[in-house]
Amino acid sequence: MSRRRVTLADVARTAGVSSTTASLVLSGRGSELRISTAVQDRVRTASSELGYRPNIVSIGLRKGTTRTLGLVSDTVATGQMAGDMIKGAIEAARDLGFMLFIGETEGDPAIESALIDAMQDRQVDGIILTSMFTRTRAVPEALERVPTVLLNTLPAGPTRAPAVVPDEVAAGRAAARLLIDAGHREIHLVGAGPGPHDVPPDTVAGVERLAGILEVLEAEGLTPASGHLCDDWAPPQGWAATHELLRQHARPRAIVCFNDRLAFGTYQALQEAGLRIPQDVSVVSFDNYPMADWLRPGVSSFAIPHEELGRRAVELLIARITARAAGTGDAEVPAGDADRAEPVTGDVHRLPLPLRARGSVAPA
Amino acid sequence: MSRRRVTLADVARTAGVSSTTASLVLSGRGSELRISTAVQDRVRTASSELGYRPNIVSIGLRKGTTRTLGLVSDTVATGQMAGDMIKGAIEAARDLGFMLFIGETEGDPAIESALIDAMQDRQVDGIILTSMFTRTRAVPEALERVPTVLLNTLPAGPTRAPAVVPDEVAAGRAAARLLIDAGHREIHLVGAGPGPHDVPPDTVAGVERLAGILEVLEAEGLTPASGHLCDDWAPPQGWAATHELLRQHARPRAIVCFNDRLAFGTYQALQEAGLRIPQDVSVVSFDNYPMADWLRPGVSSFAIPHEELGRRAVELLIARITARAAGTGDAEVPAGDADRAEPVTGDVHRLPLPLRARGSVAPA
DNA sequence: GGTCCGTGCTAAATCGGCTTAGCACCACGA
DNA sequence: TCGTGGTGCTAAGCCGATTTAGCACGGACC
Repeated sequence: MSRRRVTLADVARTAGVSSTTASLVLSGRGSELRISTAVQDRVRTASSELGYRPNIVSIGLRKGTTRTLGLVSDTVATGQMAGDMIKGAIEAARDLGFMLFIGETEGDPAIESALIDAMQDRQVDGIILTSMFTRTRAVPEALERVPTVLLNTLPAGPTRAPAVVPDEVAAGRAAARLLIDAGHREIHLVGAGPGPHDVPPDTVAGVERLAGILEVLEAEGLTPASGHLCDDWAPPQGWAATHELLRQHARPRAIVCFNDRLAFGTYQALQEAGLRIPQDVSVVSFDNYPMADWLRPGVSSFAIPHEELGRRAVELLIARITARAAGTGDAEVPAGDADRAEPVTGDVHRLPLPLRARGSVAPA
Repeated sequence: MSRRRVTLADVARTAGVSSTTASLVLSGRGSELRISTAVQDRVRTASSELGYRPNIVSIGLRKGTTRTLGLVSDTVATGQMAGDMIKGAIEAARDLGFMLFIGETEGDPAIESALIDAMQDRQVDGIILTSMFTRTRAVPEALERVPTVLLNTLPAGPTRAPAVVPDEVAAGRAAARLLIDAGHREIHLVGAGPGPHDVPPDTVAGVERLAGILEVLEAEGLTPASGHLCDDWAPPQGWAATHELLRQHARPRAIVCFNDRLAFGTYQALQEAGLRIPQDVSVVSFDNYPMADWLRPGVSSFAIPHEELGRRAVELLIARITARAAGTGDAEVPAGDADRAEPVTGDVHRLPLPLRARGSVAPA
């Protein structure tokens, strides 16, 4: 058993033809170029008998394409989100015959730039720039020359890269609508509000969820019964905010928590106060962390479609790559000065957050 | 601004030398091969002025090495584990100048084999085979010819690949020891036990944690006060098992939960029964999920060192790769028949699970 | 004057596939 | 007999680096 890989030359030799012929046959251009069926069969037989697989590195050198994508993330370890988003990306890539490099920058621009270089050195066909919490950022110069897609990230300036993000405004609207449709008119907010600017810094999710909620309330002629800005959206803050809420309003009837971890704290505080969910208080939340299912009763939560986000980003990216390869892509800067920077702002794809209804909401 | 990458030939032309010379200088063999310092300076200046970066694809073709590793996982989305383990792997790879392909098989052998092929096609220098929960499995034939490391996985048969796994037996011992040292003699188990074979199928963690616990109890002349095998280690099962436990023993004093999700259920059941932690009952657990910190009081939990596991696997793999490249590696099958399958079982590296002490354990 | 040697650099092959240009052969018509 | 054109296949260059083999030059020595 040979240690060496089987090369095209081996196949050609076995089939008794030149490697040119073997290449043509195996790339499906045999008939087009009038290679006889007898020879085509010989080549294909030899190829499968030897277990030939083309060396993608070689193709990469010749054609400049490697069927490989790079995913640059700020951090990989933030909760479930990361895993699911990356899972979606990996699956989509695999389905389309691509492999995925994953890199993380820890938020350090120097690492980011080194990472992008390292990926370019390996001739990736495109790059996904992602963040583990939705945010706005500038797209590095180096990426304007490569097919790029932003994932869970909005561009700070003009760029040709499209973005894929969760539709948080719609989710905010839906959350408010859910409680209002259940007959609630007095709605408390835990995590942000009551004013439209009362949000933790740099959280797109905070701004947009709040905007959606306020929009619906306003349409009903309402304002939040109370709002409690939390600097961090974790259980202790949820507990403290709810505790404070209960001090001001002894009997709240409906609470929107800005994420499930806050809701966890809210549950603890409500339980300690002897209030039952949902009989006394309805609670709705966002993110749909696994935890949402573990609480009793489970929290009705709007699920960030992580996997779908990752998948969409890869599909978009590969579509751009193939379009570019076909010459119809946006890479074809209209004849003339190739330097005429013409950064059309890329599309923004917003994916819905479906409601995972559990038992935490009851009619007023 | 040119669209094309800067190549070695560009550097050579700018410096007025041959590309051979440029290559020698930049690879640090200039002095060794008596290139004058003047020329060396010219080359280096040209290189940095042009922003030259070697094309790794080309190097891959020529040398067969790509400074790239592949990580093949059964699934990426299982909880926090995946993220942290992959994070550790990615960081270690980056620190050592490697990039990482990530692929997931969903447990399908066909996908697994396709994935390994796809990585080999891209000339990866080595492969990490990993599972998101510790388990035992056979190593695919195809991997015996590539530097391979098993991560969170034990080999079912003989193989030359080393394995990196958490030291669950030691953690089991430590958990039992923790309670005994606090004065407890009556210890209940939630998740597995009381007999050494009462574990969910295919869980290495279950078998080993239990073995460690029983070993220490036995040394003290004890057996578990009770044991409750759960088919799935999730909160509802933890709740049910604890409920059952309370039916049999009204006032348990110490419980070992086999993971934090079970502990979550145990907390709920104990609270419902009006028992306080740790005043009435001490609880200790494993995994150190983020949740362990959110419960009140936090659960003292033995942390699986995910990040460290991932990091170690990469470091081991790269060490093997460089050893092999240097000719001192195990790849050098002793002269003679290269086929003499000589599968020395690789080393098993067991990493400790440090205790994250919180407030859930009190003296008896 | 010719040979030998050390110095300092380069030509050319190589890795494995794709791709352009073109060759050898045969049949047919003038 | 000689083109002419179609058929079926191949030689050779290329991608961008590494690496082997060796060239040109000048000085020392016999």
